[in-house]
Amino acid sequence: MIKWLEYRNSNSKDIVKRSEGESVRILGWVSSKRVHKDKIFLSIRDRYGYLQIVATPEESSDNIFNLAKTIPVESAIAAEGIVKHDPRAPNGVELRLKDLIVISKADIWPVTKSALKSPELMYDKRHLTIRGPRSRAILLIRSGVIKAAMEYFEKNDYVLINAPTFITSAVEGGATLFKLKYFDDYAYLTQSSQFYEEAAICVFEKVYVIQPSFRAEKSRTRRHLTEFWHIEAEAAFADHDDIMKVEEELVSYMLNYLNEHYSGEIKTVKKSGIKIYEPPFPRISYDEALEILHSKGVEMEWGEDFGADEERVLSMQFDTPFFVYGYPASTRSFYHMNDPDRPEVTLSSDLMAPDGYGEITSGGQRIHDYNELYNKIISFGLDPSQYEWYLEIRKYGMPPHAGFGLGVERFMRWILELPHIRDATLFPRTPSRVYP
RNA sequence: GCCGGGGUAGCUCAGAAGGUAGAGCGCCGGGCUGUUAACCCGGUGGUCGCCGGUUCGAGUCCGGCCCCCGGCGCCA
Repeated sequence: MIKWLEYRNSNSKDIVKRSEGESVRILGWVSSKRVHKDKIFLSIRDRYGYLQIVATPEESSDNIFNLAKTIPVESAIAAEGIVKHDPRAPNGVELRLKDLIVISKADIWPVTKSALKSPELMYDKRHLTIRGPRSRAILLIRSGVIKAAMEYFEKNDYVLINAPTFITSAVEGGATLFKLKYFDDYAYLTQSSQFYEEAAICVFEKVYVIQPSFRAEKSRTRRHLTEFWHIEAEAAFADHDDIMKVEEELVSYMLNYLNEHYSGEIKTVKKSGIKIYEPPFPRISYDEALEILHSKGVEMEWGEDFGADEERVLSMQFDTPFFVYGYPASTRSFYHMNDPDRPEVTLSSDLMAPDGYGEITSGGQRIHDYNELYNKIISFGLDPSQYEWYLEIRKYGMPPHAGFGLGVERFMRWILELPHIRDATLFPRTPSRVYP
């Protein structure tokens, strides 16, 4: 057995710094191939990117030249060659092939030029199509999104916690939970870690989670997944204004982080790059939003929630992300705290992306008083016994607190202007897809 | 759940008026100036989503069903 990691002494990134004529060994996959009579171009992909290998009859033996000619794309290979700096090569540098070893030969690659136009095929073969340059770039950026969020929270003394996936009661209230067998009983998949965060803030003050949430909504749109990654945070002693500041700082921090560390990948996905927004973001009240809509001829009564059309009209008024706050209590879940100065509205807000990309975050101040929460559960027609532990936290020193949730894939779809939210995930889950 | 669009070669699609199907890409063979999802020539390739009906004859007309895509509702 050959120790491949010891065989390798360079890669697609390192080779740029190597001097002309040096002999190096690399590992990777043949991402594409162009065969001429006396010249073969192989594009090799490794962890760091792409590298061109050129084979000619003069520099390679007949066996190696023929191997390069016939090797199927996406075969895993080891190659040795001479470094040549050449402006005609994609990165200004290439490898003149001396030796080629097929570590694992590939079958005929099923992803053809026209297959790229077939979303269904692309996602049926997602285990293969993720190797494409665009998917590769998006998924690298995704790892940057998670890293940026963690870095922001760690710098601000938040504690990372992990919440359960199996739960027994709904955060939002009902029909959108996935139900599954749990031994002799039933359990559900979580749709938010918020309640668990609220328990945890009484020991850590500030907590965050980054994990999947599940929604059993048959939403046939380009901004819904049944399984999405949720960045959620909760802070004790914080009020609604405090948490909006956290949200805009986080979003801005992530944008700057990505711009700094992932500019190459971003360019692959979106030539113009991402836009950077600095806090504070504009804030408009629900009432002001309603006025704007009325002035644009949208018919809507106070107390109704905004639909997709309304959100679109609103977002046209801004070229930055913006908050809409002060939603009527009837439009928000039971745990939202009502404004003491104006009980018909809640201390809550949504952060909307510009250009019609929709809600990016949703948050607000939670009810910390036991009786207030109990009465609101009743008034929403819900059963307090379903929320026993959640209520009980309020009996043991629950301070005012606030929190929010951000959808990772929605955030990515917005900043990268992806045509569909599934493009932001490795293996998307939608109402019609749980495979592969 | 509601509304709209669509299922024809491995893939993307064309096929108004019923007469057992075409192109491009892929694949195979050959050619080829440093190619970037290379290009050129030739070849290969289809129970026209499924079931039933009308008809001498159905991809094309009628009925039922299944699946996919998008929008809405709901939300991140």
